Amino acid sequence: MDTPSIRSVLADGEVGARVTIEGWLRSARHSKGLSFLDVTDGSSMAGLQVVAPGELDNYDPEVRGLGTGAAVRVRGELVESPGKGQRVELRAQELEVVGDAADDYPLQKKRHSFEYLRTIAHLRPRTNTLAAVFRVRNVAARAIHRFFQERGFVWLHTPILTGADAEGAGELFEIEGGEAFFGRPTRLTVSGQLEAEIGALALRNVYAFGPTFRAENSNTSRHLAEFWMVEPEMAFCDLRGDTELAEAFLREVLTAILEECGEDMAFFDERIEKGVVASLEHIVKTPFEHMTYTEAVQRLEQSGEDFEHLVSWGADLQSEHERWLTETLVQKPLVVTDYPSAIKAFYMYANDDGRTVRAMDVLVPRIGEIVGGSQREHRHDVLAEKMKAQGLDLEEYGWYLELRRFGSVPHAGFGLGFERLVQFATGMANIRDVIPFPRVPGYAEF
RNA sequence: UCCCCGGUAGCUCAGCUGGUAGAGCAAGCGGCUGUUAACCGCUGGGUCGCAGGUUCGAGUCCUGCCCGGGGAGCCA
Repeated sequence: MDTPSIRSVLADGEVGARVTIEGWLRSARHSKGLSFLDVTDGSSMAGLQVVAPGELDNYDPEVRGLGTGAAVRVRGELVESPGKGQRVELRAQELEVVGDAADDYPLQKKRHSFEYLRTIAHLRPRTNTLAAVFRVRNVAARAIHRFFQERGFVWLHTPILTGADAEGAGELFEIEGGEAFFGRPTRLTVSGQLEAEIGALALRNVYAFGPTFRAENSNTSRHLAEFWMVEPEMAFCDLRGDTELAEAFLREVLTAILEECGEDMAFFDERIEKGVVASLEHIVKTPFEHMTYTEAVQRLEQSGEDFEHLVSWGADLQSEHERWLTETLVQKPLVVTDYPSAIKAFYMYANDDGRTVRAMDVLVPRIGEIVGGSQREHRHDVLAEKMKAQGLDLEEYGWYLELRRFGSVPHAGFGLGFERLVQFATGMANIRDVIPFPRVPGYAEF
């Protein structure tokens, strides 16, 4: 705990300094009377090379017998490394085996499949890739809070247990015994948006950032039953302000990842997704493309592409359509606005044309939809009519309607899937590998 | 939930038109004072996902189920 991180030793350690480090062996190479140990503590992609000479009291058999996975504490002197691949190395004067690893330690130096690593989720953070993912995830979370805090947004802690049947969108996890305990049916939240609206109409600008749950039986590389969502909500704000915030938000968080995770991003670029760094750098520099849903449909119809699903005004854009728009047509993030009201949620602000709403989706290459947002319907009577038309229980949403009777103002917000953002930034193919403990249909181990 | 592909040693995989199981890595033992996924030698290690069926004989063919992956739908 008091010893310096390997990251700091690699960055600032001076030749001749006496240091003590603690970590786990990523690999061990033994030759006669000399061992090379690649030690990592998760603080950086690169490990520190420890050179253990045969003169150590416990060299034979203890040090010589060390293998991948063992935990060690090493005291020694930093020396210039005569070998290639590292600036300095630690010449051990004392090497304590804190925790040996049994010889059936499942991680090997060679590559494992991500499918296998998921079955050993208690050990996979020790791999280069997952450790890098979790470091990037942390930097992204910090950048998100910083982005909002610097702009005066209040982090509103919206509930995880909820009585609201929010949005009527998505299957909900029912709480067993919820009715007996709370006096009404309760579920795990699918969104903090409605509660965030409460916050925005008092504190002006707020954001929710926490876990969200969907009981959808969706089995894809982009869906989780438990995921983290970022949901800002702004009062006195329209759809334009909402998209401006989303664009600034994505740009700033991706910039932070590029600047603060250089070593990890270089690894992702080389081993996971070639060109991911260049694509992020491009996105950060270039303004996003904007078009209305109606324009998008026109472009798709004129594309000459042979889509599997028919393109027609009024139907939702399919994955293949979204991918063509963002990957082929504009080749950068694309903001699509003003969708048909029939395919969007009841709370979205109705445009004067009577058939579209002020909704926006941000589409990005590889992932598709990463942000979904809208200006909210703040006109009491319009909202009540839409709720009735969609068969919603006005009693149930009494408080939501009431917000429109007491100082209602135009307001807007969006939702962003945190794991999709991490997936996009790292190039990881499966969303299950960007969250420490994935929950998907049929699987909730660890 | 639907479509397609897969499941063989601890891991990654090979195994032809059916003839009774293999490699690399890992592990164990030994060798080598400077390695970088070290290298060299030896050794151990298998209910071929599960259950039926066809056959003289099934890892291989057929049926059902389970699990995993990719795609679709739903969405973030």
